[in-house]
Amino acid sequence: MGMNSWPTDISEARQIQDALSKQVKIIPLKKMPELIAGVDASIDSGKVTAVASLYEYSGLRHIEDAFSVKEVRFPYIPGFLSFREGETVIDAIEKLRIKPDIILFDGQGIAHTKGIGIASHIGVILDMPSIGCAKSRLVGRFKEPAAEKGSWTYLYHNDRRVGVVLRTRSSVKPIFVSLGHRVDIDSSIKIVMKCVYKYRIPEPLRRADSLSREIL
DNA sequence: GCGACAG
DNA sequence: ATCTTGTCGC
Repeated sequence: MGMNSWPTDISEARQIQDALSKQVKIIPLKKMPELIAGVDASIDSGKVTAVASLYEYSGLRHIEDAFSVKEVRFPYIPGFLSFREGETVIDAIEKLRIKPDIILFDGQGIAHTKGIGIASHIGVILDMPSIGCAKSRLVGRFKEPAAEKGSWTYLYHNDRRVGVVLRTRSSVKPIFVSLGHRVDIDSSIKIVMKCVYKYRIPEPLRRADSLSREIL
């Protein structure tokens, strides 16, 4: 799995990003998902705790949760987040008894310096459709979206549309939705909005986030 | 050299 | 990410 693909230093991490970035595929999502998972991680005293929460897409019904705890092996460096949480996040996803059709990540997809943020990185490794949902910007240019819920503007980076800045709640700071792997922008917007109940962050990610701290 | 900088 | 109470606004 991730034996030769988990680096200890930055130069090694860069090589992995260069290799994996070529494998990211931005193509139309084949079918709307029936099952969707949100994954997030928390850090505490040298440990990474990752949680994967599975939901039924239509109706947003919770189905199951899985988690994993591992030693921190990499520091947090902007642009290299996946090397800090990736290993644990993958383990949590693989512990789900039922496999999701698509995964939501707390971070960027291709809206990344090297075009391979955590959503794209893990999407490629697992070869599964994925979407990045970050609370703030890493790279890219954009116009502020209108104040109404559902409004969005494109996020551009290197003359490419890498995602959108999406207002999930009226008059509340927008989130940065970016293409992960095997998805397109229209599907990403539709899927993320469908997962929003009454808060800014999509439910699968909110649950994974709160559970990951609870497990600490 | 300076500022920016997912979690 | 994490440290942390009350408080302003819809």
